[in-house]
Amino acid sequence: MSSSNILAGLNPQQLEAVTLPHESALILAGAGSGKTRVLTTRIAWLIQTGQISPHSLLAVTFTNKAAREMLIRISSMLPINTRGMWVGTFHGLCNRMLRAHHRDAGLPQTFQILDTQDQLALIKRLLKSLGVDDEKYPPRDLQYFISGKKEAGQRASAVEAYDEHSKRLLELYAEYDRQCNREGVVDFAELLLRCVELLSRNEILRSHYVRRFSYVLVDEFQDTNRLQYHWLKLLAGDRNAVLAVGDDDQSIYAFRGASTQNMFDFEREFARGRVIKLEQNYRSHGTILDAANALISHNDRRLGKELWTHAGAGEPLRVYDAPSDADEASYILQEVKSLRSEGMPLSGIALLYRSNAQSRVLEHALFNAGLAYRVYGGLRFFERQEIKHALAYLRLVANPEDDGAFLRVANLPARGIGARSLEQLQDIAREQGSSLWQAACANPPAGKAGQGVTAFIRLIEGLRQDCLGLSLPEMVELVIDRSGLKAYYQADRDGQDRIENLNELVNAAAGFDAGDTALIAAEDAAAAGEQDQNVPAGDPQLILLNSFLAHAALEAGEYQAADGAQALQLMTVHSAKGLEFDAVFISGLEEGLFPHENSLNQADGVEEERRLMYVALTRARRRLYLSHAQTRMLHGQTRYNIASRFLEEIPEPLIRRVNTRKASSWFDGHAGTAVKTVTAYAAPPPSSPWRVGQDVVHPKFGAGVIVSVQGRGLDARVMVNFRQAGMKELALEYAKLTAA
DNA sequence: ATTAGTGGTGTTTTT
DNA sequence: CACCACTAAT
Repeated sequence: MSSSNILAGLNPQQLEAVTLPHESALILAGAGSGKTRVLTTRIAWLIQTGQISPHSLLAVTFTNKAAREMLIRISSMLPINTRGMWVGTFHGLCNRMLRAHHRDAGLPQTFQILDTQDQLALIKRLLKSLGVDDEKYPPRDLQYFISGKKEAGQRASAVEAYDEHSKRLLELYAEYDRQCNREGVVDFAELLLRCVELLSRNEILRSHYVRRFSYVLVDEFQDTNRLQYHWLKLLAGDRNAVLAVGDDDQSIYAFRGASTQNMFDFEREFARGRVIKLEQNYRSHGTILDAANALISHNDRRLGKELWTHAGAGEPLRVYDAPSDADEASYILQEVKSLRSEGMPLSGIALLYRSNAQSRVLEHALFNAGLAYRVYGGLRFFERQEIKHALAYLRLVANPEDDGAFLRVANLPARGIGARSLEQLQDIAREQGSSLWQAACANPPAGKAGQGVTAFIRLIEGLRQDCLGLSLPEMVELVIDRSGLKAYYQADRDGQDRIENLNELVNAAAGFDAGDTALIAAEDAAAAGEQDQNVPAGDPQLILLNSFLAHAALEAGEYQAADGAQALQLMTVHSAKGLEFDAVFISGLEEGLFPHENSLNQADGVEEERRLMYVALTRARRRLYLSHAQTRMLHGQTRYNIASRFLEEIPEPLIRRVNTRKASSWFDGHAGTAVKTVTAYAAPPPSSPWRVGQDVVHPKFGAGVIVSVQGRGLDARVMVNFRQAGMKELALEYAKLTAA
């Protein structure tokens, strides 16, 4: 195997980046310029030429998908085992470091990770127990505040407060951290902050890692926040070569603390002028790039970069001006069908939108047409309530001090532990400064509730005992079974899906490639010179369980059931970053939606939205559709939007307006659809399809007959006499009424 | 203690 | 419409 193999086909700039000497540099990599290829080839080249061993590099990405992709590509180029390599997301790698050095980091070995939901729940609980007025201090705001401070690297004690309000916020922040410590849980930002503090404080550890990672590579550098930048600096020390790859024009996470300032700082502090621009695009036709370049040129404060391609100009962008969101959807549907009949695979077509709520109309149209589609984002596997419940039991097995888990399942299924007794327990716990678990063990409430609590404690202790010696999937199965969760959902009329998901969780556990996480953790610790038996003789099983729980928190998404082979791809623009498709539809290009209204009063908000649009445009290889609707149903009411400014920022010659199609009916033959479509229109339809005496069917109430109709258009109501359920008054706008 | 039903409220993007 | 918090009824 010769190195020319790997390097073949790289353009001069890519080659330069791949074969850089041992020094830091910034790679400004435009969309579709072979960024990932450069990154992985560089790693392969460094290893193949014997400059480093696979273990002495650190590669950080932003998403799990990107990390996985990188490992796959590396192992396809080199015959090496990627096991144990430090390639992963910021959060994943920090988690790994904290597991290896949990003692130095001041964390229990079994510390659990709170996802955003869990964090919010904890905050609500905290505010309640402190008697804080949550009108004045909305939990969401506090959550945002805490995360923001942590991502800026600041503890509550390190921040100065000048007014009463922020003083109180800081107190609550401090109280929140105390509670997390008591429970042995960390939120996302805490993973980073803890790790940064650990490395800052512990010089021995820091120099170990600095010596180990002589090369550090960072993907999607424009998405890093200050804390992540700080972490990188600590690991870079003053001798390591850091290669940062990013594109300031694709920075779309400023709302979460990401700052392109990091790119400027990096250039000054690390790269010192060594900047390589990758501007040749291998993805899209010329017209698409022209449009993207023109659009993004409306932004100030760019590092400067322009995409070009050897590929031909290709087709113009198609712009469709729809009367309504439903019509927009049906136009898209029609075009998708025609693309498919031309032989384009469905999986190569993407429907993009700004916010998740917009997928509904599209899904509706696709579903009725019987077209296979797959929605990314939205409700993720590990975020489903039944999965959360099962995980809560598992968390209690791993760490009974986890109050969040305790509260979630203490009375699910019902054990006679009501809100009342839980409150009492919380009071006791607060007085004693203990966990709910301890409070419950020490003072089980009297009476019937006491029996429930005792039963719950016995259940968890029993599970703990019996999990020893079981494999991970066996543990999961045992917990689901014995906790009563399974029976609970079996008894539920429509709990069938939930049971299936629980079974899927067992499969996930079986397929969880923990294989060797326990071993790796031990190796990490040993390599860093942890002499004491930090990884205790005790329970490799517990460690395994912990890795699985961490995996569930850190990789909640991307674990959707069956990647459907031939399906249309629906997703937000955010989740489309990094992907490419033959044809892309960008829908909902309306003021207020895209750019989003909330962005308008934020500093640089519109610029971020424009970058988002830039990302969307550059996903397309060959064909690009842009559409907007004059009226749209949003949050239950009709809105009238004008076309997005972004449409005007694309030069007219690159566009073809395609509003020529026949005025197709809104009634797609489906009565249920008709109601929805009609209400989406500004003007009420000529006559309502509903009349007195008509036989109808309701999904919940069954068959019935309309006895009266009130009002018309948007807020029409009908009185229906159902055979089973009797008389009901229904709002046509929402009720899924079907003509019988 | 538990559940069903009501009404108010809010909704960008996600590791 | 979906989610929450609260209330009334069992």
